[in-house]
Amino acid sequence: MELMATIADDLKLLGDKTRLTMLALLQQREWCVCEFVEIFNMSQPSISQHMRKLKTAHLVKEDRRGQWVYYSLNIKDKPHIQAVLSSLPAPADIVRKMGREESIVVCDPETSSCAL
Amino acid sequence: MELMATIADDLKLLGDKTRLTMLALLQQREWCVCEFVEIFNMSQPSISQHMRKLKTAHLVKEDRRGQWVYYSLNIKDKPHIQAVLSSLPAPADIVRKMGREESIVVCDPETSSCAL
DNA sequence: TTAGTATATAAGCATGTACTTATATGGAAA
DNA sequence: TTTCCATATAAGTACATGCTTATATACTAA
Repeated sequence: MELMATIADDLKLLGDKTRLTMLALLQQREWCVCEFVEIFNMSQPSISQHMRKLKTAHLVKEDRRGQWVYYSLNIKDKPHIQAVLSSLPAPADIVRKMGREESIVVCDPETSSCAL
Repeated sequence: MELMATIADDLKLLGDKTRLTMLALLQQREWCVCEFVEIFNMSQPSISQHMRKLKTAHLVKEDRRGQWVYYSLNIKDKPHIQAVLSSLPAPADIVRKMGREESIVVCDPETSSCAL
């Protein structure tokens, strides 16, 4: 039953508060690394390493646009992950409770800056 | 958002092949430790330690009857766990693939033996 | 090219995990 | 009681995890 092992490995990735929240937020829209750094109030390498794990497990897709890398969900073929994410609070509610009333991070191609 | 942390901690427990399978099997019926020892082909302390984690997280209840301890699911108030378990293969299919065609472990109060 | 920004990777460290073996506890039978 | 069986706990160990700091890479703009 290596299927159970595969599912367990996926769930292990969701067994971290940061990654679980990331996936929850990605249900709403794509996010770039600099936004996650801001909203999670964590170091950039830490965020980057979490995203690498999610990407390696094929739970997210990455899309580089200019100097920014945007991540989006990639769980169409993973009902167990969908099941978990569906049972979580709505992304907007999570964002609301994460310190900022709303995400006001801007990755602006005009000014080429990622700032509040 | 400590709710997310709580859910993540629950999911962390499901992020282990053995515990995930245990919970999947417990959907079908209650199981005693000696049955798990047989079907998982693992040491008794290892099984016992997994059950303690599940019990500490209130994901299972224990019921001692004679010298045996039976465990059953306790996730009525945990929709995220229910969501995961619902997405898994049926318990009978899991058992079928675990080496024995069916569980023929017997915890027999008459002979007071737990054997095949 | 050079400088600046965004992201990724590497290495180190503290902590957590899942097993092992050995031993303790709890209950049933003699 | 003593013995046996089922289960729990303790201690040790190998490995995994999540962070940190430092550095490398990728891209943009001047």
